[in-house]
Amino acid sequence: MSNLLHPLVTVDIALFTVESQVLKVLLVKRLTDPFAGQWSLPGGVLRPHEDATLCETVRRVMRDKVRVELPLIEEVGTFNGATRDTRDWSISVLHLALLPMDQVEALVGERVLAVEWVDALAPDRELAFDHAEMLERAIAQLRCKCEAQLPLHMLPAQFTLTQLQRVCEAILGKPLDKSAFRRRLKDLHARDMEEVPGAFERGLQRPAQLWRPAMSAPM
Amino acid sequence: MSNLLHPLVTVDIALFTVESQVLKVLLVKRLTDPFAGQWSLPGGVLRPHEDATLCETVRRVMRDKVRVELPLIEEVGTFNGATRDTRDWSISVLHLALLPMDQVEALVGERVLAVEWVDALAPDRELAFDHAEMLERAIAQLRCKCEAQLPLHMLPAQFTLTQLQRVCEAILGKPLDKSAFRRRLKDLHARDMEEVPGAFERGLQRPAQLWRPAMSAPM
DNA sequence: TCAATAGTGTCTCTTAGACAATATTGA
DNA sequence: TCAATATTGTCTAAGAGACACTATTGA
Repeated sequence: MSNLLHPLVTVDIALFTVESQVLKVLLVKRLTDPFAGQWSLPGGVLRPHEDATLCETVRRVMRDKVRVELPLIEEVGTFNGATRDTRDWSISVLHLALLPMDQVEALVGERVLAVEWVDALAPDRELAFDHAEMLERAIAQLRCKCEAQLPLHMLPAQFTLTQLQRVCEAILGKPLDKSAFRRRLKDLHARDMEEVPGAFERGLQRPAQLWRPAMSAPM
Repeated sequence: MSNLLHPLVTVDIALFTVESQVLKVLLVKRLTDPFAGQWSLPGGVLRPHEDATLCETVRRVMRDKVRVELPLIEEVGTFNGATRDTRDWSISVLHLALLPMDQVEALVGERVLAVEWVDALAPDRELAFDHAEMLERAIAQLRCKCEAQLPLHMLPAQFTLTQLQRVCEAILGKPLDKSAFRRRLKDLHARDMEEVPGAFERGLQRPAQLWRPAMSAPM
């Protein structure tokens, strides 16, 4: 279905979550050529009739392929050119998305096609197309955002500050100092989250205050 | 020329320079509908036969429309959707480009169509399409880059540190402290530029050392 | 009581901004 | 000499990292 005047427009999605303190990205096994049988980031073709925006394309594709509604989608950039897809001149617009860590299981269970969460910082397989570079770019943007804002959309509806810190550490790939981390929360992010009154996480130790995103959750 | 399966793919370019210590952006007067007669950022349609990448599209469009070769082009992001262009579902990929401040005159002289440099921080006219938002995004990215790197591509081949500071100030829209600025140059950008041995800018005062970008000019 | 983690306080070192001081030219 | 700008140095305040300390639970 080559079209010489108009290129192929697709979206690809780097969907991240954190599981066992490791940053994971979702991969799918391709069913069709090119690269049939290989793994790649999930993606799909823009359908101008159905999708009002590319962001809608992302929502539709992820709904259809892995039955998930995404709380946050943002654009990373385009990967384009005459040769990156053997079929045609192609433009793929890469998007970044986050999945709350307590929804990981639900997603994998509903598999319509083979999907797998892999370690995003050390993927254990080759990726189709230029998706290895895409993954790098998406991680770079995710880290950038994480240093400036907070990955609240990756956490459960209620979470402890330690949980939040662990998620940031997994994203940034390095340990953070507890005291400095909490000081930053108070200084820069007091508006973004709030204590849940009277709600505590209990364990074998001192209970931890539960928090939730405030109305204007940034990321 | 509506095409229901494939959207219209275009590029738009926010070309910046600094003139009289003011950040300027290049606008063109549209010759054709939609928005004929209105001003907008320069742009053009992807031609898959001619352009190997979208970046090539940008080069071709700017060569054809305003007879200029651009030393630096980078992607800002896409503006897309069913309704942003009245003709069709459209994707425009916005690009940021810099023109050395000593080439401003040459460009305006060669006008094939009406072009004009306007104050980028306070444009004096309405822009077609969603180009006002595009301009905002481009400025934001330019400022981000300027805080992390140096806008060397906006300067002449040789320049003084004071000139460099003035350009940064124009981009950031605020005055910078001379001492702190130079300390940052030494600390972070020692690799990006080098003194031109024995070359000085002379005036009514102490001569100023001339500098030039090093091999690996970042921006 | 102890183990374990939550939450806070303090010290130091680095960095950025403000601003002063010195240097070097032409007139 | 002075005017003008280049270039360097110093002081201070804010922020980040390291690390120690206190607090509160279950067992």
